Amino acid sequence: MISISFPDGSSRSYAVGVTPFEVAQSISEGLARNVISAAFDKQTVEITTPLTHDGSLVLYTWNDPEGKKAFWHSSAHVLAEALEMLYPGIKLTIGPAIENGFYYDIDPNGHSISDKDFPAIENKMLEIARGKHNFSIRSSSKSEALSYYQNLGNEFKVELIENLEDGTITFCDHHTFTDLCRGGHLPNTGPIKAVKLLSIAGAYWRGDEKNKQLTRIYGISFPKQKDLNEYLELLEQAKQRDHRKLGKELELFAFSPKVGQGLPLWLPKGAALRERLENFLKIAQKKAGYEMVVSPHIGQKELYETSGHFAKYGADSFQPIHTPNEGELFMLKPMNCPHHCEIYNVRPWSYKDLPKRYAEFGTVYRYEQSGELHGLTRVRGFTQDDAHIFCTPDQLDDEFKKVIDLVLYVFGSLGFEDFTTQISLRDPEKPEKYIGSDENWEKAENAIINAAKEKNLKTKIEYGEAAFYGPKLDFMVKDALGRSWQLGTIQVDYNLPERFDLTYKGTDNELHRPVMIHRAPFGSMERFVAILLEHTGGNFPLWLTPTQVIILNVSEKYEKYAENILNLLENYEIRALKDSRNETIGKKIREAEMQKYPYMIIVGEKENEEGTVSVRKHGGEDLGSMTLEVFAEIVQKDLEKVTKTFIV
RNA sequence: GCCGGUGUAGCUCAGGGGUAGAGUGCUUCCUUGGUAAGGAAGAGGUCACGGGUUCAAAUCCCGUCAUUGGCUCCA
Repeated sequence: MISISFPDGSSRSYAVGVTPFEVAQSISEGLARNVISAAFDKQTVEITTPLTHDGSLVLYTWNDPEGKKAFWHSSAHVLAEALEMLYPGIKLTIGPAIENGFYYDIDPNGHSISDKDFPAIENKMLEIARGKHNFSIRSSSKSEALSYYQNLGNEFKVELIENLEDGTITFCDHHTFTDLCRGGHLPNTGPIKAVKLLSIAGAYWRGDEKNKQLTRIYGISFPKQKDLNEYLELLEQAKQRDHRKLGKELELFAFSPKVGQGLPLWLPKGAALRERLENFLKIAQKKAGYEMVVSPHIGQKELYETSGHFAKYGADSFQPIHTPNEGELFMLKPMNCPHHCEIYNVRPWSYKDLPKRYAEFGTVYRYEQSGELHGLTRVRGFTQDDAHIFCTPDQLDDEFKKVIDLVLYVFGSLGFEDFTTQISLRDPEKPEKYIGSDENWEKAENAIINAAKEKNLKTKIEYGEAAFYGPKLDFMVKDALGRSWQLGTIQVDYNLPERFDLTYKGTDNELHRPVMIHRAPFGSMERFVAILLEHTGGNFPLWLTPTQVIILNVSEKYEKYAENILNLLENYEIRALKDSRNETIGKKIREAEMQKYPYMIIVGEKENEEGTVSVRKHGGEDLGSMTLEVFAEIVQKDLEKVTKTFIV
C-alpha cells in the first residue's frame, strides 16, 4: 500500500500502482468524469500513470489552469497528427499549450498551408478526436530517439534530443501519431469536442531570427461547442475595444502615410485628452518634488556616443542629420536621459542639493522595425512622461520607493487594477549585452528587488529584460486581446552617471558619483492612451473625457436656448458641445450614445419655458429635468468621486 | 527585418477579365420633432501605386507602399 496526500491535507491509502484516475474514482464519480491531468509530488503525470510510492497528488479539471494546459497540449498533438495526415512529409518541431490555446510549429517541407485550409484541418482534428484514441507515454533511450528522428530526416527533433539527458526521454503515442514529449495529456482524444484554428504565422526555430523560419499554426479547443462559441464572442467583443477602431471613431488620433509610418497625428480631441493626462501627472509630480525641464529634439552624435546609445542602437536608429557644416552630425533624440545628464552637469552640486528630480514630457524618435509597429502602442515618434532622479547612494532606496508610490497612484487614479509588475534583470548568459561593472549591476538589481519587496509588489523576475545600462521594474498591463504591454517603468542606473562624469560634493569635501533613476509612470503618452482606450472601451473617466456634455435641441426652434446653455456651461468649466443639426432628437441621442458622451442635455419647449435642462446619462439613465445649477452640481460631484483619489 | 492576410466612396464593407455597388456620412430641399436611425433629391471613386499577361485588367501575375496577425526586436 502507498499513502497519497491531497491538497486539503487529508491522505488515503491505495494499492501500489494506483493511477490518478483511479484515485479520482475513489473520491467521486463526478471528479473521475472531469479529471484531466494530475501532478504527483509537483511533477506533471498522466492520469493513467501508475503511482508506486507515497506522495502528494493534485487532480486537475478543465477549471484549473493545469487542466486546460493538458487539454490544449493534447490538442496540439491532435493538430500535428491532422497536419501529418493532410501534408505528408512535414517536419514537426514543438507544440505547446499557451495562455489561450495552443500552437504547433512545423517545417512545411514544400507544402503551402494557408488559413483557407483551416476548415479541412479542423475537420480532420475533430475526426481524430472522435476516435477517442488513448494518449500513452513510453520511455526511450537517447540513441533510439535520435535514430527515430534521423530516419525521418527531422533535424529539429534531433537537435532537441541532443540537448536532453539519456534516461529522461519520453514519447507520447496516440492513434497513428508519435511525438517526442514530456507528458501531461488527456487520457484520450475524446474530450476535445470543439476546435478552432485561429491564425497562421511565421516563427523562428528556437526563437532566433538567424534560424530557419517555421510555420506556426495557432488554435484553441474546448470540451463543449458552447465554450468555443463564447470564446469567439469574447474575441469579437475585444475587437470592439481595439484602440485603433475607437481612436478613429472618437476622432482622437490618425496616421498619414505622407507623414510616415508609426508617426501618430493627435487630433483635437485626442490632444485635449492627452493634455489633461499630462496636467494630472504634472500636479502629482510637483507635489513629489519634481522640477520640469525642456530639452531639444536633437542632439549631437557625440552626446549619444558618450551615453553608449550610439554604439548599441546607432545603426538601427534614424540616421544622423547633416548640416551645411562638413562633418557636423545630429541625431533625433531617441531618449531624454543624456540631455538630462547635461542639465545636471550645468553646475556643481552638494549632497545637500540632492536629490534632483528633472521631469520632461520628452518626445523621442526610434526607428522601430516596420513589422513591429502597432497602432499607438508601438510607434516611431512618441512622448515619454520621463524624469531622471539624481541622488546619493544613500537616498536610492527611499527615492525608488517614492517612485513606486507615484506609479501606483497614477495607475490607481486611472483604474488600472489588474497590472503585473516585473523585475527585469540581466541575462546572465549574455554579459556582452550590458555595460558597466558587475558590482554596480548587483547594487542596482538589489535596490529594485528590495524596494519591490518592501512595497509588497507581487513581482515576477525576468532575466534578459533589463536595459543595457541597468535593471528595471516594469508595470505591465494587458490590452483588449490579452497582450501584455509595458506601461510604467523605473530603472536604476549607475552607468550613465559615470559616462557623463556626474558628481556631487559629499560631507567629506570629496567628489562622489550620484545614482540615477529613470522613470516614466505612463511609459509613453501614446501607449498609455491606447491601453486606457482598450480598458475603458472609450468611456473615459469624466475628468479626462474630451467632451463631458452634449446639448441636444429637440427642434430648430430651441437652437437659441441650446446656445445659451452652452455658454452658461462654459462658466461652470464644463466641457460641452451642442448638436443643433436638423435631425430628430432620437437620432441625435443615438449618435451621442455612440460617441460615448457621459451626459446629454436635452432642451425643447418644456425646458425653454421653465428655464431648465433634461439630463440623460450615457447608457440611458434619465435624470429628469433640473436647473443648470443643479446639473452643474451633479457633474461636480461626479468629478469629485474620481479626483478624491488624487491626493498622494 | 522575416512569414502570412488585407487594400474598392470620408467611414463600414459587398462585388469581380468587358458602363463601379450598398449602407452610412456629406450637400440641398421637405419635415419641426421628446430619450438609440423622419423623408426626398444630389454630389462623391484612375477600385493603394508601378509594371506585366490579355483584344480588353479594378479583377489574373510580379514588384512597391500602407495596413494587419504572428515571429524577432524594443534605449
